[in-house]
Amino acid sequence: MAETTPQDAVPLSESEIVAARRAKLKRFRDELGFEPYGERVDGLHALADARAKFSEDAHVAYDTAAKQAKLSGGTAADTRAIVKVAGRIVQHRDMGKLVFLFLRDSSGDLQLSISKSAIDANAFELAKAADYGDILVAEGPIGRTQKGEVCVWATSISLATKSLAPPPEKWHGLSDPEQRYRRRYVDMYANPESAKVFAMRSRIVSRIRRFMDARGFLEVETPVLQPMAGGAAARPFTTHHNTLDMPLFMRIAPELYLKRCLVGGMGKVYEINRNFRNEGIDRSHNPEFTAMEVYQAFGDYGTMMELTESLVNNIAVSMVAEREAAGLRVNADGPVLPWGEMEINYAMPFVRVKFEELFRRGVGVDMRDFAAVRAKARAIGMHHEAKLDNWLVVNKLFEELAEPLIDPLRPTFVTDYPSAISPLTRPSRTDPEVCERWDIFIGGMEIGPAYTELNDPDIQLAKFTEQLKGADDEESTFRTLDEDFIDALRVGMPPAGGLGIGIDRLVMLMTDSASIRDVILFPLLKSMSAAESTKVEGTQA
RNA sequence: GAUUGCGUAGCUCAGUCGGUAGAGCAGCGGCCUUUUAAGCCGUAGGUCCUGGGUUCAAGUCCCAGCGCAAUCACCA
Repeated sequence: MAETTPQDAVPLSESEIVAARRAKLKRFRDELGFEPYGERVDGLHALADARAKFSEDAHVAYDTAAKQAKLSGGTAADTRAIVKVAGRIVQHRDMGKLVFLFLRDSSGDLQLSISKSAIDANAFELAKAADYGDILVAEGPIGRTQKGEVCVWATSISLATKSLAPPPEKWHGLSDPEQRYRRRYVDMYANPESAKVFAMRSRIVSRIRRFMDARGFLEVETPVLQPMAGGAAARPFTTHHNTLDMPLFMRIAPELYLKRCLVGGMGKVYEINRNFRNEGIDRSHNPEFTAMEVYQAFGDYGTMMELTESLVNNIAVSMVAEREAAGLRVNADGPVLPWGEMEINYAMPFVRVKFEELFRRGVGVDMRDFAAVRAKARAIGMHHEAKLDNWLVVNKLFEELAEPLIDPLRPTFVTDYPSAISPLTRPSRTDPEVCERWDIFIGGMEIGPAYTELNDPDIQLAKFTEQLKGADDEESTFRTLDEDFIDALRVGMPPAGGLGIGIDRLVMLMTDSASIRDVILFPLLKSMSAAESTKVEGTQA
């Protein structure tokens, strides 16, 4: 136990519900002989597996035999499968000498039927008194009830864990989003669809790894604690190492380390990386988020485009298969997944459109005709247009008038951004005003960019230096020149393609989740503890 | 950061014109060997987010704050 905490300082006034549960815990232990916090159990069947062992023939044969046995006084032959299961109680109905309850595990729900005549007296008392939320272990034949519900007819039960906390409502579950995020452990058992999203996320990440591994990429792990937070333009979290007495930053991107791997000779690397950005929070931004960065020596942004298209298509196809296996409606037209009101079609090839072309369609003028561009900007009433650089006006117009033209229902690569708004990207050899970069948009969200990476150390140094000049005082505290990275480039990095994909956002799309908080197990919320400890102090004073 | 909405029993939610707090589930007690969201009967349960204000009277109106959500902005 920890030393005195604010919570210990004042006795917690437990609700009547908790008091009743504690009383039951004591009764189970002292009167009925069931240890409320049990031990290892071997040979368990998942509830879905147990259900699958149900045989109507065996059930009918036993039922008939049991009726005859009752008349003749003999014993009924029983060929029903015996299963051992465990799960959390999510429904409980006490019918007197017969108790029905539903157990839930990660595979689903299964009814447990406990007949007073089939089990010892203490176990029957346990079944009657068990609470919503308790975890039970039960053994018995798998059969069904008169109403047709497949169930385990328990011949023995024991308590695995007594739950003391008041449970959520058994039909509506936990629906307040704040409670679902703060008490995810309750959300996950009370709302099975929530738990399903996280299981799907796990399978998606596995599939991404298999895909990358099959293509010969090495998964590597690079520093999260960095002396300089580089590789992206974002505010980092700061921390400190005591023994080294050294300021450190949580990484905002693994890019500069992964490129060092290329210098070292790893030709194809990726990292599924947690990044930390000290910025705003909304439906598609969490302060810590997972991305995958990929670098391939001797590739370019086109290589990354093919890879991304195959990967996203592959995941989408597997999700369609999952939906089909789960009995959900699937679209015969191909890999189509619902996302909110949308139906997104992940069929290859994805849409490819050049920035310049989309600009012309959306804005109606040539992006290189700055007079026309500025006239258009004034025409739509853009603020401070005169103060902005030509290319910044282009960028603003693009965001306002061209991006909305991207079909949210089709994954779309927007390619060849203007060099002026992508300072760290390699200009195209044939047309230096644009650069070898694309962004992929799906469902109106930006999922990630890719680049033909810059590997000329002199140009890289010049661009870094230029970027530092633009930094204000606050920025300069975390924007420092990574000289070691420049040294690495001087050693020589092969030409390469690089890619970053937002895994959380991809999972949102694949699982039909509206908010990034629905695909992050424990999203960051404002702490309640500050307010509570203030309250405690106030009470004591 | 701005705007809007929400915050009432453990959970899900009502609460009229400002008149002093309601339901269902969960809980507790009783009955019952076939329930399926909730078997039947009974019973108990409240910091109405917090703090001020207006009023004879505030869950309700006003102000400030806290938390959550949505939209926008910012950031990518």
